[in-house]
Amino acid sequence: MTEAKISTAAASGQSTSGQIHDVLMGRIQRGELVQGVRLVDTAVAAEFGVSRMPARDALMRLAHEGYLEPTTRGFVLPRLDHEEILEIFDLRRLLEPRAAAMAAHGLTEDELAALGGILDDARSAMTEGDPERLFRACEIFRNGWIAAVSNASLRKALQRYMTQVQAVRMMTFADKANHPLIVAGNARLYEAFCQRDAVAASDRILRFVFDGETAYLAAHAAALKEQSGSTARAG
Amino acid sequence: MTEAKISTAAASGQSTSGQIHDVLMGRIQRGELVQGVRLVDTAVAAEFGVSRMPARDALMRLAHEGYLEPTTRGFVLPRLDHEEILEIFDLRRLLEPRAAAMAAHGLTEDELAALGGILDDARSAMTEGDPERLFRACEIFRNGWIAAVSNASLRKALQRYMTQVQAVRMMTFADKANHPLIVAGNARLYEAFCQRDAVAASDRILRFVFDGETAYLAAHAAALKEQSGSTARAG
DNA sequence: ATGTGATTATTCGTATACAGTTTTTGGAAT
DNA sequence: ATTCCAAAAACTGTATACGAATAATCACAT
Repeated sequence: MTEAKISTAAASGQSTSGQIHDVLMGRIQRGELVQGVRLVDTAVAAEFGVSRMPARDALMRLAHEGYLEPTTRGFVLPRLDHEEILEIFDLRRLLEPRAAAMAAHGLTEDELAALGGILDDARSAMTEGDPERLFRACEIFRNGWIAAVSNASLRKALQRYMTQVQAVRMMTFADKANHPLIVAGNARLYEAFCQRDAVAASDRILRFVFDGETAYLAAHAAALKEQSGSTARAG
Repeated sequence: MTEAKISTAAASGQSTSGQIHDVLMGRIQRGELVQGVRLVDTAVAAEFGVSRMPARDALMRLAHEGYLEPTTRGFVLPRLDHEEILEIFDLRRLLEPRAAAMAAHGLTEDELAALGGILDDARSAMTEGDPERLFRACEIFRNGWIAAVSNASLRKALQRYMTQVQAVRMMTFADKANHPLIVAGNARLYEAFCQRDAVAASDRILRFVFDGETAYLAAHAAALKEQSGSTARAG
């Protein structure tokens, strides 16, 4: 059961620590790690059947990337600070319009077709009420068009905030009322891509980020209320 | 001579690897590392009088932060090709106007006074024909106002491109004709800060970045010509 | 003299070990 | 029963060591 050895999957040609890093990041991004769980290098090492060093390297790297937070007793999921999330919305409003414009120009026909397929998948996932699949589809869609941004530095900058984007998604996806808005926003963006309309793409992603912030703020307010309610019950 | 031990300076209360990281990043940002030098963990470890592990951690962290590039034989400065530098000018045009606007709002009177002093220093350095001091003053000026950007994520994003900014500066500062333009640009930005004029600050930094790009392109063209000339002489 | 192959050297990645530090736990006294 | 102190456990950071991979060098053959 332990000693899982990673060679089976995700053998992306990297070093062991790189593979552990990727596996852990996948778990984090899929929300498989509950808040408050402490990741300790020895435990991770034991799980993957390696020594402490690769596990430690992976954990520290994840911490530096912002996916984990180092404490005196293991690594934990970072408490996503409300202020920081708002800051990143600000950053995204600065960067993503330009990125979308470049994608509208740079996407190949094949990539466009692939994005269309993913969008269809997202739609059906929504109608079938499969939030998990919808979530994945949206992630793939976003990664897809960002990959077509010809400015590599801009691309990397955007990918750096993927974690936060993911964390926000995790919150806003909880409310099913947001699902149609998300799909519609992506669809409008996709339309602009298809028409090679850089201006429209730019405007629509900006609108999309604003809408995302609104949805996040609502989810945040709801979470606060919930929290205070449960605290009241507990006390 | 070797075995320098870092405890004297920069004992920022961090771990050894963290201190090595900071020292090396300082060297990189100040341009003290010449292009092509290979940083090897054993050598770094020897310099700081520690084992390979902290040195290796620091190097790998710098690499994944983008300050160094891992090769099969040590870490080297990422050679910024022409395209990438232009990409980063693009990014700076997206980010710095907003940042300057926030700085215009967030700078304290003391910080403003300090910036004014640095600007005076830059001016006198220019009149005295001291490029090194001018270079340093500009770096401090930039770091100064960026530190006042209240959006921490935006601040970190800007600091991430400091290396590239530094490299570009290194090229454009070589031509003394650029010095008055640089000082004038910073002075205009400073004026906007003093007047708490976020719009002016935003406009002026944008203009400044454009001018920087122009100067860089000129320097690049000159370097190309020079290179082909020397190649012709050599061959 | 030049190209090719083998040997050497360097460097990376991981394993194991040890010391320092902090948290937790157990016990005793009030 | 609670609080305080001490002992133990756990975790982190660093040191040392070893195997594997890759680049560099050198010898040899053409």
